[in-house]
Amino acid sequence: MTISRGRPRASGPPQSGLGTEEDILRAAAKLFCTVGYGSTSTHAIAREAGLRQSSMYHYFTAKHEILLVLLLGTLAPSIEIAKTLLRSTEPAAVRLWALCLLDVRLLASGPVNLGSLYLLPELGDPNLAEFHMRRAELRDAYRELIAQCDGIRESEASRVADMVLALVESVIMLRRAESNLDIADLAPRIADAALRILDLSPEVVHAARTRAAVLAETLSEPR
Amino acid sequence: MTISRGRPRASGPPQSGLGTEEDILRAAAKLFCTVGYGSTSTHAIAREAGLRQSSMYHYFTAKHEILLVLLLGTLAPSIEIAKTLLRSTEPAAVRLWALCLLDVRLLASGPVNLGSLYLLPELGDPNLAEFHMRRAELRDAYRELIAQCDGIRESEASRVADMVLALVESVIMLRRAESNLDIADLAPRIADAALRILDLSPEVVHAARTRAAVLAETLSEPR
DNA sequence: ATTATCTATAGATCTATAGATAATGC
DNA sequence: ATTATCTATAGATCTATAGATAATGC
Repeated sequence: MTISRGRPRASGPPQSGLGTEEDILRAAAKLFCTVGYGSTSTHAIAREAGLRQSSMYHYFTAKHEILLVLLLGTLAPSIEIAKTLLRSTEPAAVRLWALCLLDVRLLASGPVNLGSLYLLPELGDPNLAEFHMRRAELRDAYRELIAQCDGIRESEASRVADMVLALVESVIMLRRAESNLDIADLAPRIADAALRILDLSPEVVHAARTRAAVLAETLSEPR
Repeated sequence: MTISRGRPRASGPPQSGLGTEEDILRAAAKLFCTVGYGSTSTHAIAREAGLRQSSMYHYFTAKHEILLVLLLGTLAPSIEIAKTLLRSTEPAAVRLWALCLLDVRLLASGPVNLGSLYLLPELGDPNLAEFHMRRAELRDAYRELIAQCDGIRESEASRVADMVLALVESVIMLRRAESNLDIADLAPRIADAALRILDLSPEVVHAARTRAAVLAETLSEPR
């Protein structure tokens, strides 16, 4: 517990115990996801975080930097899992199933529906180029894994990857529609459906699921 | 060709030939979908539409009314198709397949990705309550059709409806990822996948597809 | 001295309204 | 007279910066 440095907040000491930067990020995440980026003022973020509007500029140089940090932070665990799975020696279908499952779980977890950030039209902002590069890495990992599956032509791997990603990310809209999802039930269903998009036989899908379930747990526990 | 009434535009006569209200709606649709609602100023809409900012208030009382009109207009054809299919006497699985196909096609059509409007966080605005009511009608039609399928328990129809809708609407994200979708290939795949979510056997799905394809064409041609 | 906050504010918007104006219609 | 536009602007933001202030650290 570091005791407070600097001038105290006008609104009394922060009670989150997470540090001001994290307070700001959480406040912004909530508002960007529920109200929108352009419709959220820096003033509103500050109010939600418990400090004054201008004080946020001690931590972020501009509003779009808050969004960028949130996007990169949301993407990072997915990319890490994807790269780990790319290095694994399990069959590709098994690894793909595990990746879908874990990504769906990530999108379903946490108190706010952070995946909503991926749906913001404001993502076209050139200031967010770094996010798009990292996101392309994730998409490439999916493509790579899909290309390694039996019966997939290299030429169609890209399009299939987009479909699989869209399916995985449909959990974002599901979570909006129904706040208390049964994710333990839903996640494997989506992973199954992803493999079916590749036109793998039910037997292969079933085998992949059985083996991937174990793999997924080893990957989700350590962290 | 009605000749222009009222004071001429400063920027010269409109060349769209669609009427000013339609010009405004198209400009707003494009900007809301690509830049976001809160990040699009009324000034930007007016510039895109070819008239002055304040002139838009001759047609719309407020910015949110433009969004509302766009949302209702985008939703209307889906609801109409859904209600028509609810009245049909075809087997439920066949009608559901046709509904998914036609909805995907609607979302994939038109020069702008209008479905993006459904993803705007600003949809929580209370001024858009009418949209949410209409949207609930569409969801109910899906639920109803799903409940009529064999082997579906009434209690799970709602959750399944949300999943099917999310799958259908994943075409919005696909279209963002890849602007030139092969929709003729994709739409039936999504409709298939929707039926598989209901855990219908491959045979039932196949039969539904065969019969629904005809049904879908009769519904999409007249209009 | 360093740090994290604050107050104050410049300057740039942004939405919506008021009222003038330039067409056509009668 | 009616209509669709315009110009002008009020009043409310909104973002980001400047500089003061109230803590702790040395």
